Amino acid sequence: MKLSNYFLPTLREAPQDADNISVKLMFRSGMIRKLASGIYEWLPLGLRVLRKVENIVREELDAIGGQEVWLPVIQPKELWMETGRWQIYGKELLRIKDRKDSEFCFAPTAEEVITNMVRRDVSSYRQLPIMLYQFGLKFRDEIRPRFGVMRAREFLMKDAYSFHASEQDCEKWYGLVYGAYERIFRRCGLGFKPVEADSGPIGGNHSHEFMVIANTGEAEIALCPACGYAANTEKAAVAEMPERKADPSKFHPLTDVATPGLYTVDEVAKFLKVNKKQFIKTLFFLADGEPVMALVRGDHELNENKLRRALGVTGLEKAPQNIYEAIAGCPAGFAGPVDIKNKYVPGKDTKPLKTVIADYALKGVFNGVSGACRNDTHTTGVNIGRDYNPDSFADLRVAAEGDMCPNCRKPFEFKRGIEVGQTFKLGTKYSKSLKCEFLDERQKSSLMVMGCYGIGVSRTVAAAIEQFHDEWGIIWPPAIAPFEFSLVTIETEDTDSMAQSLKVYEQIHAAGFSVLWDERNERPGVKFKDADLIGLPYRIVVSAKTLKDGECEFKKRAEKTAVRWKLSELPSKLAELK
RNA sequence: CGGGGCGUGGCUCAGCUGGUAGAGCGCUCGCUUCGGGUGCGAGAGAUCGUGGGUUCAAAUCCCACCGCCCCGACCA
Repeated sequence: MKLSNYFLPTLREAPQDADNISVKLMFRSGMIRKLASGIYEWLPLGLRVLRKVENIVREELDAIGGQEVWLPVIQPKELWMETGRWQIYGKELLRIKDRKDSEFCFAPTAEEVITNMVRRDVSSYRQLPIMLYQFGLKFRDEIRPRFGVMRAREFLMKDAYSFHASEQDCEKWYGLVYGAYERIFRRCGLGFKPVEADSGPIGGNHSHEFMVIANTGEAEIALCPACGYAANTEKAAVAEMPERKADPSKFHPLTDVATPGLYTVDEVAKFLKVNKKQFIKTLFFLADGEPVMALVRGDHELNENKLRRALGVTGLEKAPQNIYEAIAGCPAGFAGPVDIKNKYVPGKDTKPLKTVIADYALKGVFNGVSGACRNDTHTTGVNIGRDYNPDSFADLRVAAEGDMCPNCRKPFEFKRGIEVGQTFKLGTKYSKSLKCEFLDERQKSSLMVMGCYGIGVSRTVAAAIEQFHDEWGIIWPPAIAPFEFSLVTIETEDTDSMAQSLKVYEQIHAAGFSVLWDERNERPGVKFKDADLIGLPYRIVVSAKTLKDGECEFKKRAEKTAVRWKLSELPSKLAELK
């Protein structure tokens, strides 16, 4: 490809609203442009990368027996009503009406459509297992899109769905996909880590996320250096702390202290000069509509997924202010566990407290501080057993610095990652609501067991840049680079230079590489800056300086210095690179 | 949805206490230069987000709306 007529509008400066490194570089290198919040145009250079990633994904999924399909992006309401997700999905689901006022949504994912397709045309165990996948545009009306294509509203996702006659078969297939995913990201040249994940609202019971390790990642990962356990901190189980013995002789009496206007643990801790670890953080939730009280240590963060699991409920939301008032008789910042069950004052739309559940760590908090259930007041000298007794204990907190691996009790290490893929075992969640059944060899009808597997293709592109760049621009891993070679001709007015460059251009092609030839009539500095910005893995410079010795210059983007290559040896040098 | 900020050529931004628009980059043309965003000159390009109000006069002040961004809540 010749650059002089290639649609590649590079920018010296990034747009002001570009909020992280990869977006800035994608804008500057002319890969993308923004049309609206969270909605991007992909220019030729960007699209080439997207296609490279897509092809790697396609090859690896085909290799394990996946079959590519193409599913509608506009999907009818009726299907989504069948699974109940028309309601559950909330505002993230973009809904539209056609001219007849029929309702549709823009696909955020495709379980409904694919399961519908399979239930219609697959009816025998002989047709199973089967895995169908597609590369499809997805739209999720994110509350706050950010980080460019990393968290866009419209994005390209590969979604795959497998259907099985048994749980065991699904399990086996899950392993195949897991292996394919490892090969995909390895081939893309990315540093990544598969971690245990929470399955979230998609449902199911087992899930992994594939994380590209990068400091700017949105997800936090807990890693055990000893046994290799790795999990999203949203999911990571933590070992129960060694229990400290209670010594009632050292218990202080309950004492109320005035803490006017101080709502947060941070504020009160600072005010009372007490370590946050001594605090009992009190939170109310509505679990399937009933109020529950959850307690975590002041320096810990409550993990709603863990709480949901511990309570065995499906619906969980933060309780509104009136629940705090009814149960604790005070605003949210001043609620506490002491004598809580006797404080209920029935009000409109409120129910009494159903249960009190506490994180394990509270077993070790003595002479603690909590809200006093009175406005502008906290209580000190709060002791478990004497002053309050949770109905149950569970692992409720987000894994944090100091927490230990549940397997080997070694402290976790923490890293950040960008989630580029996720695998789920769905079980029969969707086959049940959509009645996707098959007949076994004894004519018995059963629900298919499903797995589903996603890769954020556009996000993977951004993640690669996030991981591989320097102060000058992108440094593409060769496998996903938009072109492999950058060919720069210095003296474009000179016929000999151009003739030699054309020859080099053709030889690079002949060796099986793609090449972007910068033959613009620009100053060398401009071309080098653009070449560094675009970040193609290999660069050849043809100039009068080296041409007189029958040589050109070769440099890898990631390396500092260039070497000289005899033009006569070019074909063999190129062959060595392959 | 709460809090904050911003909308001025393609990009980055200036324009104070009102007098109907500027710079740099980019683009076009000419000369110059030619191994790390040359230098000089000449141009093209903006109903100052939209609507309303105040005023003799609004990019500037006021109101509403729209859009965008940041922090938080939310999140395959």
